[in-house]
Amino acid sequence: MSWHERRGYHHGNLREALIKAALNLIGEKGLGGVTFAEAARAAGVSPAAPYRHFRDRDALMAEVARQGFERFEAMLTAAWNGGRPEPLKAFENVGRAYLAFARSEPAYYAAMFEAGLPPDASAELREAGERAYSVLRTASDAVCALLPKEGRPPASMVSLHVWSLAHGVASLFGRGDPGRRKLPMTPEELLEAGVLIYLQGLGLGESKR
Amino acid sequence: MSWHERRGYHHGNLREALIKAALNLIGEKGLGGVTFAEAARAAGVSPAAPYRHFRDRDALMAEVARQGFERFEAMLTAAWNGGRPEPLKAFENVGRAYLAFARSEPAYYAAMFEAGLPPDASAELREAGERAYSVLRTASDAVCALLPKEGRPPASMVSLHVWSLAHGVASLFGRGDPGRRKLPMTPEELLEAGVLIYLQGLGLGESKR
DNA sequence: TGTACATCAGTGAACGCGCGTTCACTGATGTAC
DNA sequence: TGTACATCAGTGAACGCGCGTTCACTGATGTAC
Repeated sequence: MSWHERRGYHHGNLREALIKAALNLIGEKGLGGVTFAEAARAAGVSPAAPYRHFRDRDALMAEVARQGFERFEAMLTAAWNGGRPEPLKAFENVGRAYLAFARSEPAYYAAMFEAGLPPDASAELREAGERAYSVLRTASDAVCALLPKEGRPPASMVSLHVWSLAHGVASLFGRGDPGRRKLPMTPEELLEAGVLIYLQGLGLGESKR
Repeated sequence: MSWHERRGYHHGNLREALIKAALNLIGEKGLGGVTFAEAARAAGVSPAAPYRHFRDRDALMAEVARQGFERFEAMLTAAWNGGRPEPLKAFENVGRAYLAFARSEPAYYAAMFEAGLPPDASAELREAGERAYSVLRTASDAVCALLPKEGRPPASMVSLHVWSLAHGVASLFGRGDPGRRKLPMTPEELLEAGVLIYLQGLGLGESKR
């Protein structure tokens, strides 16, 4: 709580402090536990103070989600790494990064995908989501380019398939929730195997069978 | 509102009425909008009445989710239809039924998968979820049995892949939410294409390529 | 068939609580000159 | 370098509201005999 230390009348960085407080609250009490009043309390500030920075609770959540998408995009971009060392390998790395994000940042993930925010709650939110998706789209383009031109599936569809699979695995099994369904393997292995089978279905088998 | 008509001191079927009220509230205001007091109001009953039937809000939601899983199981079972006329065809029907449920019963779907209920909130809930999953599992067993014995993937994994893909598509694109991401195709087509590619990756291509 | 009684489902009034929101305010910061 | 002033971020007190929960109660139902 170094963002709480000694301060005078002005907080100095209340906006960021509220976002952090919201993330902690999501972690502790779930999405429904995020309240303007409690975020203010966590930041050590009066209940009226947040209004200087956010119109209402939803605006705060939208900002949390936007930041989440930015971090998400950064992780996916790093994993893709321009398609190196090799598109297929890099593609799988993107999948792993997707799960790693859901696992290591469950609060962000919840705000991004489960808060029920209209995606156009703010233009910034929509654009951040779009940029994150575009990483997946770029990767799919590169992978599709490996396929023979005839019968090549649209890369947009491939990217949506992988996104759906990754999101499904993450939602159903990917968070640390105890009491979640037991798996005979890790979510990472499950997703990786799924992507491999899918890519083989596209004709990109590593001729392993 | 025929479940509201004329009644005397006793409601007669308050338990079911509260469940219906909860479903309506989910539809109107989202999961967070479900409140004991408001469900009572919708059922035309005093705020203390629900306590005769449910310990608290979570118990009510768990019962909604349980009923949802039962309907879900029934739909999936009907779609599978014992693997007729042919396992692969029936398997695809199960996928379509999954999406159809998410689309036609979004309130149930939300209670089942997004309410953040611990799956063992009640034994009945857990078991209902298990039974629904087992339909998918049965279908996957049958499909895997079509594969040559060597290198055959475990059916448990296949069922989890399909479940994840279906859940991902349903969560991201499958509900009627306006403002949801635009798709170049319907969710049903997206899922069907994904399952087909996946099955081809398993070696079950209909030799179409 | 009737009567007494136990059981049960719903009442309504009350309470404490936390949240959202507004308001005139005040302390701090920065800037013009 | 100093001073006056505008701007801005946070205060704290107040309010109305709806929710959860408890309580002694009462009207209806069913059952024993």
